[in-house]
Amino acid sequence: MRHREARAVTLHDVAREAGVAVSTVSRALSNPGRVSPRTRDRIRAVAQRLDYQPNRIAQALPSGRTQMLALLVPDITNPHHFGLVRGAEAQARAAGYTLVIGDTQESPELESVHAQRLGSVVDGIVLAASRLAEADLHALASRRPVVLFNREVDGFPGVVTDSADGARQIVQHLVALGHRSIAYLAGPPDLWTDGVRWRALSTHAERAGVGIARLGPFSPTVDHGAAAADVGLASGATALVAFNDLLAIGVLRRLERLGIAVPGRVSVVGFDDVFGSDFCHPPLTTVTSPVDQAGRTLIDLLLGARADRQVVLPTPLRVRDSTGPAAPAAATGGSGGPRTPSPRS
Amino acid sequence: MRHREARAVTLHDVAREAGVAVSTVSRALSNPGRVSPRTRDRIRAVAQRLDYQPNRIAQALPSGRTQMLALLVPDITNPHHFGLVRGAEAQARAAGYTLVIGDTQESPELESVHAQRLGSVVDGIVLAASRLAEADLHALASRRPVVLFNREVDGFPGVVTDSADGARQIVQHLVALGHRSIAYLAGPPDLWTDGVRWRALSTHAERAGVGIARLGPFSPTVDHGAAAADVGLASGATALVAFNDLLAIGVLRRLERLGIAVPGRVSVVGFDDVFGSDFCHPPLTTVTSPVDQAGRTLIDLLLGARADRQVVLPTPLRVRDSTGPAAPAAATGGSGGPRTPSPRS
DNA sequence: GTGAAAGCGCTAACAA
DNA sequence: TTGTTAGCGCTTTCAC
Repeated sequence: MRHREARAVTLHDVAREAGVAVSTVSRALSNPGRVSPRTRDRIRAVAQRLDYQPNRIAQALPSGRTQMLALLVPDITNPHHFGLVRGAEAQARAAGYTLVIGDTQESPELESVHAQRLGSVVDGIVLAASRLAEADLHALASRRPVVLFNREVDGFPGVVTDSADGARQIVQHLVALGHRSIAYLAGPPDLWTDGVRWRALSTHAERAGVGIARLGPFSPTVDHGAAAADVGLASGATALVAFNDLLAIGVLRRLERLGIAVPGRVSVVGFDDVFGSDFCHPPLTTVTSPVDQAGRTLIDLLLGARADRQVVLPTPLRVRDSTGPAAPAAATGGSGGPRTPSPRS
Repeated sequence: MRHREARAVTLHDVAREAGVAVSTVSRALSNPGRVSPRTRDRIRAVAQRLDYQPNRIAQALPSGRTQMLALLVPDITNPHHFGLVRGAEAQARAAGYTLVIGDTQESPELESVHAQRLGSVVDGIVLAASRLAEADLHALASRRPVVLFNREVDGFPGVVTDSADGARQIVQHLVALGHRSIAYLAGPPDLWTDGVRWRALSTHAERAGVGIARLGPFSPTVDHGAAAADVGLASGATALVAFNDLLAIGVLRRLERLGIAVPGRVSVVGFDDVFGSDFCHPPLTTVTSPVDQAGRTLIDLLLGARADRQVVLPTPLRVRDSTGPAAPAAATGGSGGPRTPSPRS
């Protein structure tokens, strides 16, 4: 990096200019009260005049504290994480910390590398939807405080959105609309949330006596919604529950292109209530996710500003136009009438 | 932050364990070749066994280099920045740097604070759509390399998307469809891109002999699209060009709610081609923006990996369904026939 | 090829 | 109240 850098003004420069010792300058700036008002003011004036900026790296060395916190997300382009980032950033700043955001590209290896590197730089780490093995998690936590978002691991503080209850609400909603056969378009199986959603969905479906199948897994992106839609359709289910909104939106796009009426012929539900789920076509019924609050709470947890260690956030179902009464008869497969789709994958 | 931290393994620990001096360990680990193969291997084995992790803060103090780069965006929840973040992150990592992302909340003050704080921590800064005064920019740049995205300032390297050409394409497209009266729904006036877009739009409109008005300014978010739509409609224009896609999507939503046909009654155009602009209703005609590439190029510029210093990225217009032939007569205002809207703001 | 020692800029004992 | 000094963990001369 070619760049002529002005030599930074240091404490020494200020001390020399003010005719005092460096330690006095240090105190005057960061520990006032332990220095006489006169010298304090004089020093501050000099610092101001010289445009002194403390070197945060040097400050961090003795204390071991950088006043920086890290937030690692699997995919920064997933709108689901916006609120998380924003909430965490706000709370971190309020507490005097700078938030560092990292993208792990849905890869456990990258997550590990990132966390390792950041481990010696930040004062604490938030892992969102972590894919790290428990052993790695513990290793990390032995160096720095670690909190988890949407992953439950014994001994780790964290916050989760109540996916299981969201799943319950979905089933209840669909059953009320007369659906007798549901397909779950699964997400990545190594995601904790995928397991929780599927288990809750199947439990409640069985309890209600309606058929449910797990299809996929699919990458949780809009692009992979087409494949998911086709498989879902072929299953004969009258309601498609996608792992997340991105996938659901992709499904909706495919169905629209195919000329399949939603919710006339098939209902579609997502998880997360992301940006776009209210203006896609038709607007998506989905489980909301208070990510902003999650972000703030995670930082509080990290900073030890809360008494509790495990926070579960409520996730009310938001009913929009992508769900409706079950079609009287499933047209697919020509079998005339709803049937339980055969499990796949 | 309560947390029992395992005392980190240091170079000294490794040195003692291996029976050599710290300087030798340092060399063996970061400057091999300057140490005999035998001791090198032995030292590495010890380091591995002890799970030694270099303290990056301590590494950074003597060198002044942290191997971290910062990217400051005005609003991390604006999908326009996703690609930017992703491209920059990838390129930074490829070059051995860690990218730190900061959200300035569309505030020059916050941008300044953030940049100041990060200034002593990172090796370089990317400012996206910066609102900083030129003096502040120069002050910052005297400490660390600074590159700009979508803001042109003399003496600063950077990349801009070709908004002016995008505007030209929009006007050409609308004129070809028979529109004679266009309204620009302006964004924040302190944004460099807002000025560029408006100037190019008005220049080309005048050149083509069609009326154009600047309305607003509006906050560039979906939520503010309703107000923009109402004002745009009242102006009598047959085509609404929004400052960006977020605003355009908000306009679309409002028009749909109002039962106003798009593009039957009014055409709508945006800038950026963000996530969602292809599945909103109707899909939005917009000026694309190669943000991924921009992100990568910005990092290259920052690291001095390119010969040029000013990069202009092409922005082809993507025509979707939100634009169509001008309505034969504007129904608003009952004046019967298109007219030039009166300028506002 | 390896070790000793001097700093990087700051904080925090400890003295005065 | 203020100054002196010893580190924080690492890199980098400079000797040997």
